[in-house]
Amino acid sequence: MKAVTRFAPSPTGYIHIGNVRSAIYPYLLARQTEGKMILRIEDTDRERFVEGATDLIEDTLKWLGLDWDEGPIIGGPNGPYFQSERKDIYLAWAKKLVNSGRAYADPTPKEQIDAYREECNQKKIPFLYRNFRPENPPEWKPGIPLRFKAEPKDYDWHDEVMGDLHAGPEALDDIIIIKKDGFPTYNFAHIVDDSEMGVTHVMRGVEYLSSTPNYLALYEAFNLKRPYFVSLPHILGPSGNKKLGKRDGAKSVTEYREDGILPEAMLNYLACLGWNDGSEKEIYTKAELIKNFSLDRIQKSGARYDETKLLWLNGEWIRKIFVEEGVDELFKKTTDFWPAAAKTANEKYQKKVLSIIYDRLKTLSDLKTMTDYFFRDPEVNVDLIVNNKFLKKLSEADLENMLKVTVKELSVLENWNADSLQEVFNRLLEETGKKPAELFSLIRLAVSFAPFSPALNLTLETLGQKTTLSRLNAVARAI
RNA sequence: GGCCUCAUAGUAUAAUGGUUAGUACAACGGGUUUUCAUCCCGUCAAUGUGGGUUCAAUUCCCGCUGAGGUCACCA
Repeated sequence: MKAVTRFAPSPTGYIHIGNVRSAIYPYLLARQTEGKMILRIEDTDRERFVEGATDLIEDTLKWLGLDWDEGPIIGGPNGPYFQSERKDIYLAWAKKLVNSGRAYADPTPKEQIDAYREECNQKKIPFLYRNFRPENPPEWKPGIPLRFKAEPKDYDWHDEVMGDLHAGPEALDDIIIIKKDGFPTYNFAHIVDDSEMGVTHVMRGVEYLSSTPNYLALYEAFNLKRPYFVSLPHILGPSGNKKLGKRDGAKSVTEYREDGILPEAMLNYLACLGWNDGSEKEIYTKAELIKNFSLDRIQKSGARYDETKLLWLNGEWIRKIFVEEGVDELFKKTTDFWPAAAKTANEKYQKKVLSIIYDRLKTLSDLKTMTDYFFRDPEVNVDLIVNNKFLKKLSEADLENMLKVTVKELSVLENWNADSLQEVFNRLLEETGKKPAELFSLIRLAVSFAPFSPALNLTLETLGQKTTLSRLNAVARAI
């Protein structure tokens, strides 16, 4: 069956990792079944509307590689895709309910409703508005909220994730479907839109589970076929068990882009947080996710967001891209992450650096701190050498001599490459009688003054003979 | 408080009415001529609790506990 799914966010700000999964799963299902993915902007709450949020949403989806078939800018046969532009449609549907006696205008002031609620709380009985229906509702006209008239009864339904569900009449109430300002509520609008747009699978967070009976009543009142319901469990914060939200500091998805996380890794991580295909596979490409995805293997319980695992996965992806697609492909993704000093370097040299450092990267932004010395001379810091755990036992004369011998050997080396450098190192070890840890630490620090670096022969090969020798000499002078 | 949902190591998960309860991340230890990382090897670590059904329960049923959601003119 071709699934028509949708991602229907409110333009209230950025998309964070706590809610982007309700875009990923609908996408995977739509692509797997060769159906359609719709982007719909639910902007009926004018109070919370944030300018530019729609762009943010689209940007996030594009970055993750999630494309859609119908939506605000690209349009489609069932537009418009901003709910605020669909007012007439909702009003027409609402009138049907008014005409069939299933909706009534409710002039009751907010204070009065609050009083009813308070009364119930005090009596410790559930607050159901249908017990307080106004006796003679006026004719419905703009400025008066419209309520659905519930018919309390039992409902049974099936959820693709949660299984068979049931709710009693106490779950049914007279929900507001059109607000005072003439805009529909989510509860009403999404049903109208999903129906008009031909959505087959309603995929959303579990928080809508408890209102589903009211939705079922609405489908019934309109004589609509029920869609498939897919309730997605929440992503929880790392420490507490709370649903991950902006208030808990949930970062926007695109913030991770700036932190050097690859979209492939992010998609992989989020898709597999709360879903697996039953195998022991950990790394999934988008194509593999589309192929293997299935609704019945979505977890029922919420999963904690664990950034450590995301970082690990990102490292895996960096290596995967390098190994499978080559340095050029990886390089394309690193553009924004090089240190300032690399700006003037040529591309070939940058790629050379990338190819010896890539397996140490957890994020692309590690490039900034890890490769600086490849692009400019580091500041000579003798303390770093003198206090090094392998070198502090050696005398200054020792260090000086080691440097001298090294410079001598390296300056006459004719074929400056990794293999011949390794031969020189082996010869130097014999000549000086020092341990590898001592000689190599000294040379490594002298050319980089970095806490870590790639294999020594590769590092020197990349830096080149001239730079290597000038740095070694600079250190020899300083000691 | 009412209603609804969920429950395997620290985390994400696999599996089965009978297994030494598997895998990955993390942690810890070890190996690869320095470091950091990769890679490899190893260690630690789980079926929330109490009943019931059964020859046998982590798996099926019930209570409890714990966690989450919802009870808006927000979505």
